[in-house]
Amino acid sequence: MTKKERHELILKLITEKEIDNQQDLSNALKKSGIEVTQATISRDINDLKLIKINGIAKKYRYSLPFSQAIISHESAEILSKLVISVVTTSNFIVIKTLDGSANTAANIIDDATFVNVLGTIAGDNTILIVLNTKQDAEVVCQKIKELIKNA
Amino acid sequence: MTKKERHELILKLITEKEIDNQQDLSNALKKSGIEVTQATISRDINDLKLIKINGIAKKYRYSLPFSQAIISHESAEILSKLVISVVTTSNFIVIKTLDGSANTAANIIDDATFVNVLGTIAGDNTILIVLNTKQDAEVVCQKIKELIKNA
DNA sequence: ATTTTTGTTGTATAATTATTATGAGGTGTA
DNA sequence: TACACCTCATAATAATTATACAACAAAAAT
Repeated sequence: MTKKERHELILKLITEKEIDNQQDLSNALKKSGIEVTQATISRDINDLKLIKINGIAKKYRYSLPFSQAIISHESAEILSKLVISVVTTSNFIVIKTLDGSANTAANIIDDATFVNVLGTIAGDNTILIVLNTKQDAEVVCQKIKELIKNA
Repeated sequence: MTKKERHELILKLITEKEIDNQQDLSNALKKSGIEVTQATISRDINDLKLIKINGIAKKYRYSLPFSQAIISHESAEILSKLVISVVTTSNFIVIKTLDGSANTAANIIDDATFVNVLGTIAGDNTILIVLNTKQDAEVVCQKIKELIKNA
């Protein structure tokens, strides 16, 4: 196991789960077969420049600073082809996609790790994204539109 | 507002929500129109002999030092393994599950027949439960959490 | 083939931050 | 007055994170 691999796994873990302290992260790594101490995690966090942001269920969560949020050009391109419309209503975003593509699009959007997203549900040609507040919905909606526009 | 009333409200709040610190509790009380400082809460907690137990979404939560187990141990056990988080927003409950497990979890929850549930939609790793009111959502959310907790 | 340098880690613990408890003083009421 | 109860300020405690130091391994230099 190299440090690089560990770093990658850390990034994966913190985007998949709300992890709010280094011991939890150490435990999560352990489940993936990588065993290091909190001290090492502390250094990793520092290397990766991770920050703590507000979580949904938890008070905090580790995260990449938003500027580094990850979505590949390729993904954005696919997204732009699949998505027909993006609208908000109260604390929801409703996205219409090509028939049968809602899931693909939803996965791409999920991977973009918008931190305020409570949950995402994809049907056949519709995605419903649930957020905490109307404001969150508007912000995230805008971000999604930008992703598509810049693809 | 009497101290007794406040104590009762505190008990109500801590059973409905996962509250993990005194400031949060103070804030929650404020929303109900009762404004006291953390210092007072500290004394209330002491009066009520509340304890901190493990939460589901959060690391801790305040609780009465007893716990009433309610439903099918087997189902609850499965549920507890599948569910990652349970949160409410307006009149919805959003449940995150392990990938691919949303349907299984949704079925178990459906079987628990919460009377106020309007409908349940399961995606791949997210369940959306729609209820009549925000209050219903909070109550049912709490019940689901209890199911899991007591597993 | 040794020796030196460099980088990485764990242990132990220091530093920091978050949370809770409490002393002192004020207000209202019997 | 005596008492209950509160806030403010801050002390005490607990949780979390960072780091000094020693050990080790691998790469580089001699």
